[in-house]
Amino acid sequence: MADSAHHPLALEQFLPYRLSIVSNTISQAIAADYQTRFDLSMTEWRVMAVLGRFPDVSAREVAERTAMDKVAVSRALARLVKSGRVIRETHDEDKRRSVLRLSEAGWTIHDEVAPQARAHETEFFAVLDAEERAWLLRILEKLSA
Amino acid sequence: MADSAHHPLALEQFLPYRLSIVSNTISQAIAADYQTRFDLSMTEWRVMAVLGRFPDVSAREVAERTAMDKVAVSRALARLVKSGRVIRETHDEDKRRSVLRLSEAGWTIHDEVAPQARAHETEFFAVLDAEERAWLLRILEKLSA
DNA sequence: ACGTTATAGTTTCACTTGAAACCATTTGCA
DNA sequence: TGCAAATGGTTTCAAGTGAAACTATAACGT
Repeated sequence: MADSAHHPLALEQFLPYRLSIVSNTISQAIAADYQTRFDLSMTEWRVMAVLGRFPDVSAREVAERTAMDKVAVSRALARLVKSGRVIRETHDEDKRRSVLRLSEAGWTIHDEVAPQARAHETEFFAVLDAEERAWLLRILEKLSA
Repeated sequence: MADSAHHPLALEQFLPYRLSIVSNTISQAIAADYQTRFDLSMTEWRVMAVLGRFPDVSAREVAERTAMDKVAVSRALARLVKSGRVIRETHDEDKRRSVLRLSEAGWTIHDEVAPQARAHETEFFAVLDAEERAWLLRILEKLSA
């Protein structure tokens, strides 16, 4: 069969693929920091970030806000509670639900990691000018819908 | 400790996070297709796409072009060779290297999946107008550097 | 030529992950 | 009330993953 009969996919120009490369590269670079410094996985950090912003939510709500599945959240929480970074209580009116918030130790880590994450964000997107950043925001907005 | 002392990260506005959500959503939607129809993992498909475009390369070059690590490539290739979708020979002048290409069966699958992948790409990015797509390309280009 | 170093690729091991099954509690409704 | 369905969360199981060790071959420097 002649090659000319085929239409190979130009992976290197394929948008979903390029998006995933860029995204993974950036995420991993950021994660590398707190993974080694705080023995904190990316999923754990995401959970902590949500709890920093929305204290006293349930595990389900954490899952929703992180776009992670509930199994991942359950495991991240188990580790975070065990290491004393998150406090888990039971909801007064619904004993199935947990009520989650950062402990003092959790806040300490949060307050070190959050500015670093923001600094990384700034650094990565510094190659873009203001106009490009604005477009990127707008584009991500549309793609998420 | 008063909450006002902290500066929680607004995950939902954090660019690396939003990028990863969009990227994963798109990749998984595309993968869902060929996973069930052809029992083909995303890594396997990526390897096949590279071999469609660059026949007779080595495993190392596949790894480079897919941005996957060599272990993942090795395993994907093992499965693809076993299922008769990829032909593996040994390089004439360097017996360490393999020389890889799609078999007839491999091409058949390739020629079904590739247009579907392109269709998905078109569909996803249809929410963007031409100007936005141009910006996105340019932005990804810069972020990859 | 010969030993060191580098490279291609595979295997092993410990860890992560998601789907499905599961348990406990609550809700909806006959 | 009482029982089926829904919900919050955890556990189990099978598969996927990367780092490091390993095998085989080639390249390099003396």
